[in-house]
Amino acid sequence: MEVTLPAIRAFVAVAREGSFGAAATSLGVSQPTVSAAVRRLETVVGRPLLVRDRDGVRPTELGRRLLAHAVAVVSATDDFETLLTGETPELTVGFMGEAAGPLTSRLLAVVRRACGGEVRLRRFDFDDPSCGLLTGASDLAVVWPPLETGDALETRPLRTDPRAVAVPLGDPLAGLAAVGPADLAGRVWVVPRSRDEVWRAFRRPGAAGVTDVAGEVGSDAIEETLELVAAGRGVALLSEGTDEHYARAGVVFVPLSGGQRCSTALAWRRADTRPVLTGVLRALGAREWLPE
Amino acid sequence: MEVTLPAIRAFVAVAREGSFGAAATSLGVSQPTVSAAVRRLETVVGRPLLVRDRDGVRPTELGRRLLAHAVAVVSATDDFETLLTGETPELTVGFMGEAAGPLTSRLLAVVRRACGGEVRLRRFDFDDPSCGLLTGASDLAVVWPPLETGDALETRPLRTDPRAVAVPLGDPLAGLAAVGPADLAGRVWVVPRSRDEVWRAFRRPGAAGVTDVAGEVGSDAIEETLELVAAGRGVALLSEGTDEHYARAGVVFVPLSGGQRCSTALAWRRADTRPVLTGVLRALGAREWLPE
DNA sequence: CTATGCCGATAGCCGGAGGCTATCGTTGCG
DNA sequence: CGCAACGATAGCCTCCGGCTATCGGCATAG
Repeated sequence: MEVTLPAIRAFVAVAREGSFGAAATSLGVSQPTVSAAVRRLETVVGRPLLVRDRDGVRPTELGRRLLAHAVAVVSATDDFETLLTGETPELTVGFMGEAAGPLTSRLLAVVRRACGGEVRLRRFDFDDPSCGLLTGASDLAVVWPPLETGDALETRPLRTDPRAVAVPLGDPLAGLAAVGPADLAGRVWVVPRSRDEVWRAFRRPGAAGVTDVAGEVGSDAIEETLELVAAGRGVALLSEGTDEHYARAGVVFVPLSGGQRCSTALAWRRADTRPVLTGVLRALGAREWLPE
Repeated sequence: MEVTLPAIRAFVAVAREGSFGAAATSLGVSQPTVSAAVRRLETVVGRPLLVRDRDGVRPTELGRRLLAHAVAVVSATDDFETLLTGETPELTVGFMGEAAGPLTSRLLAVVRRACGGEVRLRRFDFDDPSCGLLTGASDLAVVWPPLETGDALETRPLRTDPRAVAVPLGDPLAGLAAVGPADLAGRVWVVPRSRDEVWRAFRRPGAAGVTDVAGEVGSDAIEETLELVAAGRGVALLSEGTDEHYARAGVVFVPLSGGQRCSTALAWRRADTRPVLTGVLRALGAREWLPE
């Protein structure tokens, strides 16, 4: 039994679409093919990766841990094939993190319809807050403001979530309904290594700022952050929306008091005036595609 | 015709080993299997990726461009499979760049023999000068000193190469036998984005320092650096050894006068005292395996 | 000049991955 | 109760990716 590329693709697609059928459509193959691919993968592991129950399919704890790496494989392969065949995708969409979830899949559906040509998906970690927009690695991205990019990029808000603090299971804070600066004093924090505007603002005195920080641990990706939190290495400043897609046993999200919210936004290069992009942006302007 | 994982693996192995037979051995498959895999890949592209001539196999211009991405695919897949099967590799060896060449393959052979268990290869870009040693992503690495890591890492020199400047074909400097600071005044430089100790030293007045710099362009990887140089976006400070494995049409390497050399070194965590590592280091102590 | 060996390509074979269509079992809902 | 949705199963075909055996080109040794 072998771990093959189509099987990994199928796994990622199912996790993203939340359905075997939808995954099959998005991959351009039949539904039984997707079922078989995922089953093969699960046979290799010996444990289930996806839970099929009423109301869709969700990854298991193990599946969620594997997902980020699976996306990396698919992304690297797509890159390779693009160079190999010389076909440049019409549009590349960048996402922070693994980009699994309803927002991603809905947005992609709209983009694919509006674009016509091939649309590529690319994952980015904390090391590039612009999700490849500045380097040209992507043309359109779902980013987490604020971005310190001057006026090179244009953004349009998509959604906002309450801020939350991720703490390990069993932490004294884990049971609270909400936490404030006083509760967070003397903590070690897991901090995005290369993206600390939000963090710096958080440490500023006043408002919800927490100044009593015992230490910082760097992290390059969401998954790593949650691993570190679960391991008790520190707590992290995230959003409640993160919990939806990255929920992980051993990590509890506690809302931050004070009503602070953090946003997710669409971004693109102001200088990019290609009809492809403007067309897609127009299609995305109608907000019906947004989940909820 | 499909781009499959084993085909990419075969391509990478042949490029690294410089021979179909050796690649087959290192992959644990037969030689015809490797031949067929590479041929399939070349059929997809429509152009040759590897040149077979007397004295070994070398990638073509196109092959070299694809190699870095192919390595990324293999690396991501290995990561994924490691998590999937739960088998942790005995030892992970980190390399800066694509790590194709005799040094890599010889070193790996010695490590594999001395280690016994599974040995993983992992590529790193400029964003991590320690090649994953500090984060635990690797246990042993081929790095480019100097490293600003305090005394966390121990290093052992492997080889030194003359420094050279990469300039685009057709540049006035391209024909010279050697260049000095005076020749390099007023240039735009392509600089590793996150690894500029060497660069800063280079800009210091005196010695071979060049102070008259017109601008800087950031780069995250060797391949990107050479792309930028070939495109005329700037010139880059590299080593003559780089030319051996990354030779690229459109880029000429001109030696730097003054006899400056840059070194390649083996590095590991000082705190890592596992028998696996010490055994491998002892095996690598006998220098017979070094190329040339 | 021939013999020998090295190395990659070719031929012919087989098992399994991965695709399809058709159909069944469950489950939720009108 | 019947229908629709969705995933699993069954049966079939193609081609990838592995093997062994062998051929062809090109060194180098005798």
